[in-house]
Amino acid sequence: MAFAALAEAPLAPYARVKKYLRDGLAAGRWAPGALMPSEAELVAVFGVSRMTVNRALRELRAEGLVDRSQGVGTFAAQLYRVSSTLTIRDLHEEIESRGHRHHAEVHLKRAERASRALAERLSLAAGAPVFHSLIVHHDNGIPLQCEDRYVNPACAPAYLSVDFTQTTPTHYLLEVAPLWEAQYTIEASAPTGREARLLGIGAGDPCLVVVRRTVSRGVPITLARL
Amino acid sequence: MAFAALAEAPLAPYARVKKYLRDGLAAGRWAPGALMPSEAELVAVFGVSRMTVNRALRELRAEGLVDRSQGVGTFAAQLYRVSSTLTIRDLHEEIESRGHRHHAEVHLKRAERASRALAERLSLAAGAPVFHSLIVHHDNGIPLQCEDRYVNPACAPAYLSVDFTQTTPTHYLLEVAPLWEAQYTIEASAPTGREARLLGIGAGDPCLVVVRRTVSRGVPITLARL
DNA sequence: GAACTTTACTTGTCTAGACAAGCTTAGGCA
DNA sequence: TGCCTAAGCTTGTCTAGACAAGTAAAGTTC
Repeated sequence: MAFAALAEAPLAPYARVKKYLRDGLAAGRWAPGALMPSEAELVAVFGVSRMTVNRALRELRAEGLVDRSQGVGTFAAQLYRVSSTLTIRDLHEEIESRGHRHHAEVHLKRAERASRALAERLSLAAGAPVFHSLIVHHDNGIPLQCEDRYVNPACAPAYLSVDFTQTTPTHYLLEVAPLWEAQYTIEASAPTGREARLLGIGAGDPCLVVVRRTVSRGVPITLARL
Repeated sequence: MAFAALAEAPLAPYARVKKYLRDGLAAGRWAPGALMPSEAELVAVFGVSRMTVNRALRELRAEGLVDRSQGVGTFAAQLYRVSSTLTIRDLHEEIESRGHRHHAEVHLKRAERASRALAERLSLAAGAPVFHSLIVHHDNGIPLQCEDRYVNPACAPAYLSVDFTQTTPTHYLLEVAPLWEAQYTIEASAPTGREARLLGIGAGDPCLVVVRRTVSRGVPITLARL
């Protein structure tokens, strides 16, 4: 019986509607950008109330599978955006969990005035003070990661007084301000001269750069190049 | 007037409830793991119907801010999980958009039998056939990225017949199967000997490795080391 | 033909009530 | 004491109807 229950859960009505639409999208029933059935049509087809259909569509929109617009209709999304789940792992824990030894070198820890480009990305006024830290993380003595981070002072006033050889910025910031959202851009490119020197590699050597923009309560907190 | 409208949108009731709870979480009103107000209590406080409160809580759960369990209650989440938005960018478009020239070298393109570890990650039987490709991407002639990819044949039967000097695997797979979900693990480590040779770097040079596991319709598709 | 108005259709949201199902606890019974 | 039951809480879901607001197309007037 437990087996039968597992094999065929009765699936709630809103879930049935979602599944129908999701499967249809997967099967190419609606090309990207194409008009999909209206709520009223789905109500008629499935014999459920509009709230139920609305919930299914609302969740599909939250998942990025459909676009909706009031007065117009529901459209199949351009499926090039992917919502992914990413677990933030603290580099310190990461390295220790592999049985290696981690230590950090702090190369820079000070307040600066934000350039225009930086201020814009942090939603600050140009010239406003920002905290800037540059830390190199070592794994068993080998330089592994260069962490170039700008922090919004409003969110972490005591940032400059933290000893980053003992605590990683990620760990500290997680304590001070719960992370609400993070945007990642991953690209391969050459390191800057300084970064190359700190990591002990050639200036022309390719390297992956992860730019992380962290937003908490609608306020951008950090901009980090890893 | 347009200014006033922008400055103070009247905020729908469900959004007011969400904001109250979100702000409370941000302010530490409920410690992680603590019991939060029940739907009935929020109904009384806000003077709205239960469906409205329920929607607010359901969305907060979807955002990972609260945990709910039937019969027990709603609890403030442990905020170490972060749901992030990540835009998948095709490397080809990425490079071209910078005005550089992209070309790819195909070093491997064949069917193999899956090892036990690989089969497990792709939800296949050990020894089942998988497609394996190894492609080096160049930016203006400089080797930039080594793409070591395993693909589930059930999802892309024609994978081996695609000319990857013309189309990137990412682009092809986006056409064949819309991506539903992707899991990333980013870590810095040393490249394998072969990878070092292909990228023209030293074997000991540190490098960022992105392992991407792509799942479409519940079926794992690819495992890529970038 | 051009500009305006009406109408129909769409999504966005809320309500009041209902039933189901899961968990905890107090009470009763052996 | 130990076990069972039932009450009372919680969340999960659905319904039928309602009003608001945005869009587009059809119709009307100049």
